[in-house]
Amino acid sequence: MSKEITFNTKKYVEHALQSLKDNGLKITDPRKMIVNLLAKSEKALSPYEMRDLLKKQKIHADVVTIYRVLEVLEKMSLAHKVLAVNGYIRCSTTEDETACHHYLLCKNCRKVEEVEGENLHSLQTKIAKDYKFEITSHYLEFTGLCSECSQKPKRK
Amino acid sequence: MSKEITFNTKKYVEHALQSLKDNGLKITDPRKMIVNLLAKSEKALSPYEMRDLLKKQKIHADVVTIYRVLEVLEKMSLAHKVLAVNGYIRCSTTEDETACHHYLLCKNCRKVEEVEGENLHSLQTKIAKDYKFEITSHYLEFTGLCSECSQKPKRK
DNA sequence: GTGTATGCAAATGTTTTGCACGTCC
DNA sequence: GGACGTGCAAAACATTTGCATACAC
Repeated sequence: MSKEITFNTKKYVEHALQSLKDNGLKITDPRKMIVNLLAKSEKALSPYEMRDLLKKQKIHADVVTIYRVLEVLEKMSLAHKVLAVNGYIRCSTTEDETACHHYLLCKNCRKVEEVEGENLHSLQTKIAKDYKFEITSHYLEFTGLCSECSQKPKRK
Repeated sequence: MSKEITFNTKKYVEHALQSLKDNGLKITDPRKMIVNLLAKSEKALSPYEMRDLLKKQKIHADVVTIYRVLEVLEKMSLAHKVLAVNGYIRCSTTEDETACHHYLLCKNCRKVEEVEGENLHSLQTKIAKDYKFEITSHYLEFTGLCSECSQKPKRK
């Protein structure tokens, strides 16, 4: 049974910073800022959008730096690149490491929801067997309209 | 039960050209060339790779044109953009229009196999209900090693 | 103090747009 | 002949790399 993943902003930020420390990486201002942006955003943000959001807060961060920070966060499963759009969304900090997460992308408001993965294990096993294909990862995105936008699809 | 999708090159080319005609589009050299490339390739090809492959055959095609042709083919479900890599693969010409197809991307040889979709209907229905999310399309890619590459993973 | 991370500059790569010309039907 | 498609130029956008400096630890 899938259930809503409730996201705890504070917990995410703490978890992210701790993860950086645990991996011997430094807690720098750009890293803190980007973690905070991801924590607060419901939408996938591109590196340039992040820079612009920071600029509004009178904070300067170079796009190159943002790219590099996101690369680090992605490796640590703290950020997820949404392929269908050019943007990153935070990963939920779940206890269950084996759970696979999937994404719902609203094509109207660009909000990205992460859903507890109905697991695809049986499908993966079948594919591995039928096609002799060794699956190392999978990527599943659903595109459509979120609950808010499907109620008022005409509005922006 | 998933089964191997056997791909018929000739049938694909015929189907593609007929589809162009049926939609009132012209059969031009660049369109023919790209349809042929897609028909023959097991790997996802980027617009630039296509241009280079054509160049080897002493055929000049502008990258801009290739982009535009691919846009048309994608709309007609003749080509599929593989998001995980910058490339396009042909779509199989299946009789069953309702079947959803998924892709296996080999990270070693970059081959893309299309698999008969174990349908995700039950999963989609559940998500629609649980999240009140109106799904219009989905995107599923598996990454891993194809049968050949998993046998000799060290080689290129 | 040391090594990592950042900022800047610039190269590289990708995609889109406008417009004049060519060609398919 | 007319509309659609292509090629070229160039703009716009996205990503990567090298290197000198700054700063977290």
